[in-house]
Amino acid sequence: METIPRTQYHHGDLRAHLIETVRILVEEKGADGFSISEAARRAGVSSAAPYKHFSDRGEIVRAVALAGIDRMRDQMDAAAKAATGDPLAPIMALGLCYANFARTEPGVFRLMFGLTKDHDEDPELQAHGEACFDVVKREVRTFLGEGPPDQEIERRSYMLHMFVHGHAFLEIDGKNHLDMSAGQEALLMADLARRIMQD
Amino acid sequence: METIPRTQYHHGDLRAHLIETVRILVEEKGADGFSISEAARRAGVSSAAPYKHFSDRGEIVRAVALAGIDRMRDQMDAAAKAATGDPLAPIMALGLCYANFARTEPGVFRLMFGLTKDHDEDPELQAHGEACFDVVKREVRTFLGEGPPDQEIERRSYMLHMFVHGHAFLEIDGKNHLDMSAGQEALLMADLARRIMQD
DNA sequence: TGCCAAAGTAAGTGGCTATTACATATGCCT
DNA sequence: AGGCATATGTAATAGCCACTTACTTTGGCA
Repeated sequence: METIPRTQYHHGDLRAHLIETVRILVEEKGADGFSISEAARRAGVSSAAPYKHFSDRGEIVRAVALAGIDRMRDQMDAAAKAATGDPLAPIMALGLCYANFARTEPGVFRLMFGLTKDHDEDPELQAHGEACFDVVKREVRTFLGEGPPDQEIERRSYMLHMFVHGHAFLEIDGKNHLDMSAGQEALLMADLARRIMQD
Repeated sequence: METIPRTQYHHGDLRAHLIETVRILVEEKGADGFSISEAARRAGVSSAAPYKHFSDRGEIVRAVALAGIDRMRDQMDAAAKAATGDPLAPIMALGLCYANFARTEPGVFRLMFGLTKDHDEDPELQAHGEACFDVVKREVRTFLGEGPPDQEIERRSYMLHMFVHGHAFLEIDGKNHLDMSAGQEALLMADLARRIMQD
């Protein structure tokens, strides 16, 4: 990431560059151990420059989290659509996708959930998170058919979210007591998806 | 919390007092928005005093997290032992206890899981966390009887942990899409406990 | 071409973590 | 009881960070 001082006075697209640099820093130093100053340094601009594009540190963090949510949603959407064979396959694929995202980008994953204070009151984060959940509901609806009411779809989707969300966090916190291989994880997911979707 | 300057030169038990003050600050200002300086100020000591009892900020945070883990373990143990009637009652009680702890002390709950970098490499945190999980395993063993091997107990216990841990975090992050009452939460817990423990 | 808004800089404020050198109290040993 | 080692406090300070202010450079457009 360009630590070299740039030749132009204007950066070009500092805003996007900062978001990407902070994303990398978050993974390198942990969700709490990075600084905007360092991101500016890496981008080759002064420590005041970021504040031309963001009102404060929190707004940068939010932007990184938001980009993460969108990235995860795209991956979930693709994974669900690519899954074939078993009718439960798309739902299992969603769970594995969720856990893999957490393992691949643990720093951003933490940012997406609750690291920033009052993050749950931000309507934009809320809306993009909802778009992720919509993918889950879509697949649950496909699996259960047109019979059950929306309320039941919500309920099953939330059950799926509960366990996969817990699993993702326990994984990146090193608290998965079953230290399992990818194959064993897939089996566990399949077992749980079946238990939740049946009846 | 004693903002009043004290009369004695020595505080008495600054170490314990700091842990308690930081606990309160964490709940007031969020898991990221507090400072050791402010805790020292509230305890009525200089900003250097904490470093006579803790090597660095991280060690204070760890102590707060550790105390939180122990507190939750005690609550879980008591809740499981108090639950009667349905054989699933102790397991449900554990789940509700977990979620209630997260709602009551969201700041400490976040500290207990992953807010501090490298927290998963600390053997003391790991051991005390394991003691919590032992309570779960004990109740799962009681429910399933002596038949199943330890591995199966671990597996069921982890399944329970997955979903209750996810639920706790989604709750405090305002992402429970089913905004439900305590009664509905209990019903959901019962449903999931049954799905996970059956067969 | 000239001017304005956008996007950068340098310097400074105040808060935080942590260290150092020094002050004071406590307990223990004789 | 006296005296010293140690534990526990303070003041002062360094270095980093978030953020602000006043100033400078640049690019686009009337």
